[in-house]
Amino acid sequence: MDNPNSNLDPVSHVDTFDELMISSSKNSPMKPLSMEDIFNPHGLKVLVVDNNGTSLLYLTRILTIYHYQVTTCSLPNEALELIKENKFDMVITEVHFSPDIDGIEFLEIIIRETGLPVIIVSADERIDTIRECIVKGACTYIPKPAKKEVIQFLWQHVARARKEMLRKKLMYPIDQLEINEPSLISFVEDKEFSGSSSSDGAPLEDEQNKEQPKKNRIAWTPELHEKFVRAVTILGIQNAVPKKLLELMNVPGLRRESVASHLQKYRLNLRKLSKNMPQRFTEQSFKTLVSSNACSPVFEDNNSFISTQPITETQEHFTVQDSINQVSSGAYVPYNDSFISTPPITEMHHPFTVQDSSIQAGAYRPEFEQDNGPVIDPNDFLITDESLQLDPIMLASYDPKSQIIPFN
DNA sequence: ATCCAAATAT
DNA sequence: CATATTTGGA
Repeated sequence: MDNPNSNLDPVSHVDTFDELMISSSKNSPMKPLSMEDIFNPHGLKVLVVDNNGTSLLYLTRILTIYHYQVTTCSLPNEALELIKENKFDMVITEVHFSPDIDGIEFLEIIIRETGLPVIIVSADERIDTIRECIVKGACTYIPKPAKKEVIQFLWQHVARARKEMLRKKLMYPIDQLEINEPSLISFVEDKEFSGSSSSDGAPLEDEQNKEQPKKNRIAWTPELHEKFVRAVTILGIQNAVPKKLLELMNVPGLRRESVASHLQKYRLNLRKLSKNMPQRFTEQSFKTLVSSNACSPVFEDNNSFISTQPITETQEHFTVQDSINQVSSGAYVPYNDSFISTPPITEMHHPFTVQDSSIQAGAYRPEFEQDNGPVIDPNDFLITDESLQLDPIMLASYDPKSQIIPFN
């Protein structure tokens, strides 16, 4: 159960995420929630807004099948209230409401105030409407009736949004992290003044008591590890080497060897977690991938390693088409020894004309198009049959932020 | 004995 | 710097 927290503030939204993500109840040594807790699509909270009762019912029914947790609402104003009072993960909405309410404005408000992923499901298939919604920041635009195969994978928009949020967070200057590393500090002190120094100033205060009367080993506390992860994020895992990491982390007394050791362990974990995934990007592996439903970024242990892990419902009969849909919705796909996360791209097999579906493809337009007066040519985002060949590199190229997690 | 994080050796 | 091996604590 979540509580009401003024959610209309983008900043507090991030804070909320922080809270979930990194624990840090400074006083109580609480364990960070696992990514699994956070990313489990089962129970993902979706707000569905539509004037049309039938649509509402239809969407609810399908969403429920896939274990989304649905809240419905028929008017934007009510919706805004609901959003204020609850924490949703995603909003699905029409753009047209009875007479006088402007759905586009509604969309803008949600995006601006909450940053939540918004999916438009509408009977309006006019290209201008679609373009406007996408430009205003909707994740995607789905014509009615939305097929269940499309709805099934909508959670990936949430996953992506969260991943981006995490990434942003990790990009903050490392020094901003105010953390106490009792173990480390006392270790350093010990080393420098191995004598009976304790009497002097700086009584080393606080809780070195906890679990520290051990050896001269540094402890990779969650805080220290976060610093480490931030450094890795900034450098990019590819270029993350002990020396640079050490520099970036800027932790007094931390030794390069320690960082190296930790890096080794970190990579080991990444690798281990990748093991389950198929190595090659074949049709068959795709079936396996999809049927094992391995698609979501997951934090493993308390140490917050990013990986992928099965999350959706297992289905018995998967077709190649299903696989394509999966990727189309933005999946974490294997590529040689790495994984590449693809941004969600919209379903391409719905009843749109060829031209219109290019707009659909544009649903995942690059971020930088967003702000300035958008001059977006739908053709820029055309997805051809050729591009449907599911070439991972091609897919990744759609997302400037796509990240490659090295397998080794 | 077993497992794992961290240190140390190559 | 990466990787393999050892150490030492639960």
